[in-house]
Amino acid sequence: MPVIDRKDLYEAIYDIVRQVPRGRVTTYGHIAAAIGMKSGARMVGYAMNHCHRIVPEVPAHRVLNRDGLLTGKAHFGTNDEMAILLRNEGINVTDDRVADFRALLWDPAREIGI
DNA sequence: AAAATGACATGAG
DNA sequence: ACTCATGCCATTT
Repeated sequence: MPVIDRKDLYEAIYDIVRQVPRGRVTTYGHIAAAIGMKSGARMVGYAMNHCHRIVPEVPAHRVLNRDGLLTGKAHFGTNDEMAILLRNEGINVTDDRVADFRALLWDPAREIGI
């Protein structure tokens, strides 16, 4: 992975999230690691905050924190929107947490970064 | 221009 | 196992 500029950093993040397969999830830390951890996991989350303005739509509901917790659920339309989206993909969500999150985890560095 | 904020992660106590 | 403290850096007030 070459050096990433700020603008490309956002694009890289969105691109990675878009490549997350349906029914799988990833974490901020893994995405941050995939881009070289230049900005840190926080910037990944910050980029997600702006994901509403970009297109195509980014499946932000597939991005969780390291605990598999739906941290960004509050930023969706309704409080349970994120959980519903995940359930719609065959993921069991319980108490704002993804069941078998470890098994469903999709590591971008392993798929594209390597 | 400076300070505060944030969809996190990691390490130490 | 749980809580507190620190690093990270762009965006906003």
